[in-house]
Parts: sequence; C-alpha cells; structure tokens
Amino acid sequence: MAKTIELHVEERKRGTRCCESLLKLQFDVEEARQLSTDLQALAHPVRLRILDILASNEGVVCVCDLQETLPVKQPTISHHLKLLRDAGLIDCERQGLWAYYFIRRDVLRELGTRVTQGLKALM
Amino acid sequence: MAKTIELHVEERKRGTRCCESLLKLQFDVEEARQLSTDLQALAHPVRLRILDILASNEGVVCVCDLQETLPVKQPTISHHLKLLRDAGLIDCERQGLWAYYFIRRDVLRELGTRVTQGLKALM
DNA sequence: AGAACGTATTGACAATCTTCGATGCATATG
DNA sequence: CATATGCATCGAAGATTGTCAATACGTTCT
Repeated sequence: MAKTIELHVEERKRGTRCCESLLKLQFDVEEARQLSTDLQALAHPVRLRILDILASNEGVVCVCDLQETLPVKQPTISHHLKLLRDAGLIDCERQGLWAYYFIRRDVLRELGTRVTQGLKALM
Repeated sequence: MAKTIELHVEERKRGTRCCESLLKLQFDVEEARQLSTDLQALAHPVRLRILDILASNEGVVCVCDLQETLPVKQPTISHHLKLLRDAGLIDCERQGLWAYYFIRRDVLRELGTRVTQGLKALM
C-alpha cells in the first residue's frame, strides 16, 4: 500500500536518506522499450493518415492516391510507407506499374492490444 | 463498398487517369495531429517508465527516487518530467526540498480513450 | 528499342529530440 | 549566515527523424 507523502517526509527527516525505497513496477525495461517502439511507429501525422486511408479504402490505394491527399512529396510518402512496412503494419502488392498498399489488421490488432494493455496498466 | 484492385487497374487502363478517386477518411487533419501528439508524449522508454513508477507508487515518488531507477541523469529526468507535465499527464507537489510527483489518472484516461478509439477506427 | 509512367532509393540538409555538465534557485540545517 | 541538499533550467553536443531533389528501377505502351 502506498505510504503518504507526510510519512515519507518524516522518514527522510529522521535520517533515512533519500532513495532507499524500492519502487514497485509493472513494466520491465524490455516491455517499456517494446511499447515505446509500438507507439513510435504510429506517432506521426502522415503515418496515421496513411493507416486511416488504407483502413478506409481497402484494396484500392496506390501511392499516387496517397500523394493526392497528403501534404508531402512522393519520396516522403515512400519513406513513411517503408517505416510502416518495417513495422509490419502494412504490406503491398504490385500490379503492373502500381503498388497497392493494404493494412495488416492482424498485426495492427496485436499492436493495439499491447498499447491498450500498457495504458490500462497505468490507470 | 471497396472496389477490387482488378477493377481499379481496368479503370486506369481505360484512361481514367491515376488519382481521381476521392479517398474515404475517418480522421481529419486535426484529429491526426492530436492523436500523434498524444502518442508522442508516451513514445519514449523513460517517460513510459516514469508513468509506470508514478502509477505504481502513488504519492511517494520524488525525483531522486526516479534517479535511482532510471538509466539517465537528473537533468534528463527533469526534462522528461517537464514534457509529461506539459502534456498534463503528471503534476507535482513540493514538500520542503522534495518534489513529489503524481500521475493524473483523469487526463491519462482521456488520452487513453483517444488513443484506443483512434486505433479501433483503424481495425 | 525507346519513351512514358509509377514507385523506390540515395544523398544531403534541416528540424527535432535526447542527453548531460554547469549553474541557479529555494529550502533546510548547523 | 554559511553550507548542504533536491530539483529546475540553460546551453551545447550528439543522435535521430523528416523532407525532398535527383536518380534508379521495373513495367507498359508505341
């Protein structure tokens, strides 16, 4: 059970020096790193909008469609697509000249679960 | 309903040039930015671990406690604390020499809801 | 084969983020 | 008052990320 601040202050006044308390934790270092990696993959407006577009227009989205909507140039879009692909969140299928991108809902769901569980642990 | 890739390719072959399709969206620009800001606030291992510690040791955590546990120096911890404070996710109460930090579960819950809802929209 | 097109990659630059020594500030203690 | 302590801030350095012009690559169409 959590001690009160007042008790804590008293202990410290009595000479129990600062920082001897063993803190309780829920995440280990690796979990925190993983969760951070998950969040990083999502934490950019362009990437979020790409995911939104892919989620809402399944099967018919090529890079030039994205170019039309997003406020960045084509190499930048390709760059963010690559990051999302590396994270496993999207994939693509080439049809002639075009690359049709799609969302991998299974992977996104796993990530979503990790994020939601992680947040729940803090509340 | 989503068109198939094949139909899309056919249309483009017939001369309907690329990129005339109006994409469907769920997020507007502002929502994407907000969600990205929310995710950024969390997307660092040290900040996640700070939140974890504050969530698990309510009321008795001062900066030197964090220093004991985290792999970065005091100014860096203060820096991350400031970012979290600016995001509204934590706050502190000074008692003499010490600053006792605590988590603002209400704000965290709001952020968690936005994140969870945002993710759900993509699935 | 050659031209046109959609996309990926490269390379350079700019912006942002992370870290920490040095320092300042406020409070407590002798 | 002088000193010690805990924390915040400043300023600089390094690392990472985001952006885009230029270019390369593979495909399609003449």
